[in-house]
Amino acid sequence: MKENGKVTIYDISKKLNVSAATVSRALNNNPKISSKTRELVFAAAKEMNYKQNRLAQALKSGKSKNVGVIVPYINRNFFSSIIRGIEEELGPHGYHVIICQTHEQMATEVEQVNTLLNTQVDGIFMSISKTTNKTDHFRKVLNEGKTLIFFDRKLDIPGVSSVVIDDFKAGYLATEHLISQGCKRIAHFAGDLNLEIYKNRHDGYVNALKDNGLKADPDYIFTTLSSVESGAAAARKMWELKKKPDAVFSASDYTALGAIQELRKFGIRIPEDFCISGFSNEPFTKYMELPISTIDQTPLRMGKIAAQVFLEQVDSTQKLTIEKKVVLSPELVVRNSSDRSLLKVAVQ
Amino acid sequence: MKENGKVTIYDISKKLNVSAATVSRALNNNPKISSKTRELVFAAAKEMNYKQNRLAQALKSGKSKNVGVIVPYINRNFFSSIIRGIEEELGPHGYHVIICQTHEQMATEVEQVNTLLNTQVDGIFMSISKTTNKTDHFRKVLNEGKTLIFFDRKLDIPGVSSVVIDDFKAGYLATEHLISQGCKRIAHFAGDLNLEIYKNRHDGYVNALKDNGLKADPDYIFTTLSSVESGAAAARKMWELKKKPDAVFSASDYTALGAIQELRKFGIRIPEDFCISGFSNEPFTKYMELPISTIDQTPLRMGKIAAQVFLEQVDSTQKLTIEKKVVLSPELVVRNSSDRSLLKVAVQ
DNA sequence: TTGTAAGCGTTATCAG
DNA sequence: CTGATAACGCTTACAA
Repeated sequence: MKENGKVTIYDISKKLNVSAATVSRALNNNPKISSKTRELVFAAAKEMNYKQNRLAQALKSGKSKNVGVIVPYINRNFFSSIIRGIEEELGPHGYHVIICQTHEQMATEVEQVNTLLNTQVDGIFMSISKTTNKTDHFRKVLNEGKTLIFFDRKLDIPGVSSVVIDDFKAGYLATEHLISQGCKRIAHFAGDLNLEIYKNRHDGYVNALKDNGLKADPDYIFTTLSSVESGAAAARKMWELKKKPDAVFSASDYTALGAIQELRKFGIRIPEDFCISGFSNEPFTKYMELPISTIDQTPLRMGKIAAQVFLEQVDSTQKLTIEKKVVLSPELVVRNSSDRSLLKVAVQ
Repeated sequence: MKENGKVTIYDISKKLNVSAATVSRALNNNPKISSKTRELVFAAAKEMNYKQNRLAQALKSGKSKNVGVIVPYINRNFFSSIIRGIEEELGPHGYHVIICQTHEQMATEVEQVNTLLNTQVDGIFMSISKTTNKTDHFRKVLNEGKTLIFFDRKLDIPGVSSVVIDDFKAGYLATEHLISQGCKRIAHFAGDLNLEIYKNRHDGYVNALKDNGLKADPDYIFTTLSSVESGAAAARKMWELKKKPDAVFSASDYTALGAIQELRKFGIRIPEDFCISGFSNEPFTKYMELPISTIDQTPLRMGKIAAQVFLEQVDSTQKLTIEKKVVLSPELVVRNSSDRSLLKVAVQ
């Protein structure tokens, strides 16, 4: 064994008195090679502890077998689950995943895209940051012939595939559920409405109200950041209204939690007096003493599907870009924070 | 601009009628180059939208500027925070992070190490899986001259640096805290004692008891997995004892949560009748209506320090391997699940 | 200060 | 079926 473990096909070729080309062919299971030579090569390779140098291979082939994933934050359950999905699906195909986070800054996002590109990734998966308002860096990815796939937070760019959930439906489902629990004055803690996902959740909410003969009151809509503090603040503002709501559909689990904590201080009973639903199925929602109803975005599935779309596109022999838009169905998870069915039984 | 964005130094050299070597030198700020040429090259590079091909560079230099991180699970807050710390520290130095998970399987771990090695990473950060009982794959990393760094879950291998927290101290601190709250019969929900970290937490617990004149009762030690269900089961078993404990130091936040849920069913008041402390400062512990006391392992810091150790070693001109063992201090986070100080005031 | 040429480890093309 | 050779894009002795 050589000192530093750098065994190359040349070392094997010397040992076997064949050419490096032959070794390469044998290793790659090229059909036009005698089975004797192949076996000889494999044996020698194993014995000498040969490992292919993926860097050289990548340089030669133009395919690095690396992909980049860019997300706002890596330590959000939603995003880390998506990454896990991508990794599980792509790993068996020999791909590695390089992870970057933008902290919601477009400048960082642009930089990450650039570094990933000169690292020669074969494709980029991304969820755009809140502040992204340009598309030059996305077009550059396409210009370099790399596959670009958006998940969850997307922009509509020709040639770019995307995997998202139906946020409209999610908002609709959650709101309809609150209505079914007897709530009449349903508020909404919205996210940044410039982001498509939050806009859609909002629209789903509004439509569910209308379809059920309820009026959407602008006073009932509060813009929030996705944090406990922001949720608490919104709850306080909400409670200053003359006509107080009897439910809230929150576009984030964190704001839902903040609201619950704040409303409890006011002596409000949940779900008796007030129902609430969050969004994202963050792990903590399940663990609370009052488990929080929420929307599951099935991030693992989202990641796996995004990876499948990538695999389809990256190997496509055709030159034309296929564009695939996948929309997943969200799943409503009903928990105690909005479930009055058990209560009714008790009352009867 | 060329079609596919593949602008090389040759394209620049042709345009400027200089050699590729000159372009390379200019781009790398090699001192022996005239400032005129340098500027010319930079201007042309920008104009032609040239981007260095890191693959070629890596092949030439033997440094890929990629590192691998191997963890049991990526979607545990503790691990994703460490990864974030590594990424934040290494990013500015031009490194990319490739993430792998083992799902606690040694076979997967070995495989991951091998693929990372032939991807030519410059170093590997890892937390070993529960089932790891061989060290061949670690030695291979060292044989290939790559830097290996353990964090949290380590093995003692000559030449390998590690960054861990003082789990003994953590166990000691938590137990001592429970004692300070007046608890006399303190149980322990242990993890797999074959893993150093859990062994140390256990030992810290035992020593704190002894140092405070309490006896460590073997009946009070329950082996658990890190899950809510396992914690609930342990709590049930614990409550079958004649002499019931009045506190538990749990080596996991999940088991602590399971115990709380179960004990509440028995009508136990926490912290009045029973105190409990978890481990890891998982996000949910803070959000509970009864916030759970826990140990913060400062994972972000752990990741950053691991990265710093890597940077020191990877650039070390000396051939000899430096071995650095960093032990961080854990931080006890006291919350309601074990804080009787407020109660006492109320009682007085 | 700049150019020439070799080489990093592979694979593809073209002969034989 | 196998071998020689060029090429992927970059860096770096060695020359000039």
